[in-house]
Amino acid sequence: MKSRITLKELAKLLNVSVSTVSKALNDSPEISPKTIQRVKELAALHKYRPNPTAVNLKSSKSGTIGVIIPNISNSFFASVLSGIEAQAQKEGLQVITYISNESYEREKQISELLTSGYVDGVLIAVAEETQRKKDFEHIQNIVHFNIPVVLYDRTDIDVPVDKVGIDDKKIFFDATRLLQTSGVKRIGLATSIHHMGVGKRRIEGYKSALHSEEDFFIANSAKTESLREKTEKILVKDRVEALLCSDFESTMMAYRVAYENGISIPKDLKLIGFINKEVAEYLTPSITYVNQNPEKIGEKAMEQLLMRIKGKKEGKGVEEVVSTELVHLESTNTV
Amino acid sequence: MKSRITLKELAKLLNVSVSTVSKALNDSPEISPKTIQRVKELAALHKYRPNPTAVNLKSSKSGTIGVIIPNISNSFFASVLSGIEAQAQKEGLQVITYISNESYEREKQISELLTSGYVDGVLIAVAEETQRKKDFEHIQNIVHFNIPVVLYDRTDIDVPVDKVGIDDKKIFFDATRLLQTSGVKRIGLATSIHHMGVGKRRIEGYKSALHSEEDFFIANSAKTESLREKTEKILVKDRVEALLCSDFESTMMAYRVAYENGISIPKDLKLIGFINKEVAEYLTPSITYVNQNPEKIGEKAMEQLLMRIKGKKEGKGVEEVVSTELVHLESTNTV
DNA sequence: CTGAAAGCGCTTACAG
DNA sequence: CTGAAAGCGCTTACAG
Repeated sequence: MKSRITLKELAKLLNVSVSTVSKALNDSPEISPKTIQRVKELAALHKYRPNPTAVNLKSSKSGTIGVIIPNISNSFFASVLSGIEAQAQKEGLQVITYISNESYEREKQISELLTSGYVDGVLIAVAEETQRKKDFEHIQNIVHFNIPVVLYDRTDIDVPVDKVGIDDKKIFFDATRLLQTSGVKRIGLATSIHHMGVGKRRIEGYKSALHSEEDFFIANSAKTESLREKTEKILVKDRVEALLCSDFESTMMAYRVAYENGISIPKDLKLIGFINKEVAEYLTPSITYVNQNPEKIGEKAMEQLLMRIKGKKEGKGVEEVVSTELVHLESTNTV
Repeated sequence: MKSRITLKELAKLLNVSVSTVSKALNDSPEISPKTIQRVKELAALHKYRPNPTAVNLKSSKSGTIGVIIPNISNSFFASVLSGIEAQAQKEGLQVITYISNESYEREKQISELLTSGYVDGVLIAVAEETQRKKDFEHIQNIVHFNIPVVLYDRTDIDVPVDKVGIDDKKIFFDATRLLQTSGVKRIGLATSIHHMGVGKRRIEGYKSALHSEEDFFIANSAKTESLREKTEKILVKDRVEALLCSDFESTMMAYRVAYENGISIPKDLKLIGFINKEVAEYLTPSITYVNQNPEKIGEKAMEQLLMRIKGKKEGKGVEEVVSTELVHLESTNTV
């Protein structure tokens, strides 16, 4: 059982003062090259590492950033975290992960905690419940404590901070246009996130590409059984020829409901979904999907945060849009 | 822009000493009830929170645990993290997440970092590369620094610490027996993790349930294209009637290859996979899968770690086995 | 070039 | 019951 050697012990072994050791290790010009060398050699020998807690206390920094994730089982957020972690690692920052489970109360607790000085900055995708309540005071509160905040993915939130998201509206506008161009007439949309900002914007994109309300076919529900019924209705009764799905659940549901009702994809139904590559490619048929570049969203959010932490950027928040792409697979083969 | 009030400032406002404030806030019997009340009221008014860094420095604790995750895009690990986080939250501990991306070098770097005192304990699922190399010195090293370590999921590692995993061998033994009992003769296995401990044990379970080597049909490759070819071979050429898949990729691959070759599930082929509920249920047909209880693995691992951190358990490491269950869906309908 | 001192924000043994 | 002092492990302005 070893325990890390301290500056004090190092100083004693070298017969110099603690200040000298500290300065030597930090390559201070005040210290003679000889001493620097002696100190560094012994430090290396004993594998000296400064105690991060002590350094943090001195510097009033934590060397840590906090990430609030609504739901880690959503592979999108898992990938975002991956991007964040990779970027943090480059900067030598630690990432503390908090999972809100889409709960407003939990998110508030976490925010409260974060103001006591655990972290130098925070990345947040607000919980579903929070978006519904439209209560962002706890986030404002973090900002008041001078802790930089960047919102990722769920960005249409009325708080003046940096944001990193995707162009939800354009994606579904373009997708709808694409289908129209190839002659598809009856285009529907399925969603289980219609009450969320990103969900709303996707619906907007779809609607604005269509000509009139008569053309809208929407299956929307956050409840599995209700979503199933509504999806079945627009597939079987309304006989839509193409369906845009705005999230993982609605995509899988449409895929499944089509199968159960003997609707052949892509012959009878073109399908475009929001789903991760690893699943999309193996479905039968494989499903055309929107690649949201989640790692990139994480990286960009981290970059924004770093600029604020380092004070390289000041003034009001900006919103950054990460580019996305439609990956064409079998479910839109004839398009 | 506020900044947290300190003990010192509180003391000045109250005209008492810093020690008195500190003791009052910690309900010390040394302090008079009156003073305690006065102090607490002002503290509440100013929303005083002790600076965690200072507290940590004093106590030589970090109030933080580290989690090394090989690959967060694997929904299994995402769910484990969820279980860990929930448990940590109850204890008021922060969770620092590190992603090794299955890399030995990265895992070593992280381990090195962890010995400098960032965390009070570590949960590790070792990287694939590390398992291959069988080099666990960096993990031993963490233990030497008196930092408790618990290995989760990937547990057949020769390091004497606590471990939390599942009974991989039994799962596939039982699954094979189940198929045999219902009259299935030609049973195969597909895997992309045959070089990993958990993968090996699953293969062992399968083999030990069979009668002779002649009965083995194994498609094993970590490379997508090669796995596809091998899976195709045992499905089409060897005409296995049932297939056990030991991981997400091999499950999806088998599902897809069956489709491409007009093999009907479950009529011509029974399929049992390791895959998450969210995907399994929506496949067409839905796929019978092993529920590994990932959240539970995370919770248990965290519990083990806590016992060590709090010194409630001493002595050599024990291995805990989390129960699993086979969830029967359409892909084994007639079984 | 080296070292003593102060201080980051706390806690706690000790004195009064 | 209250407070001064020491100390956790560092860094840095200041003195010599």
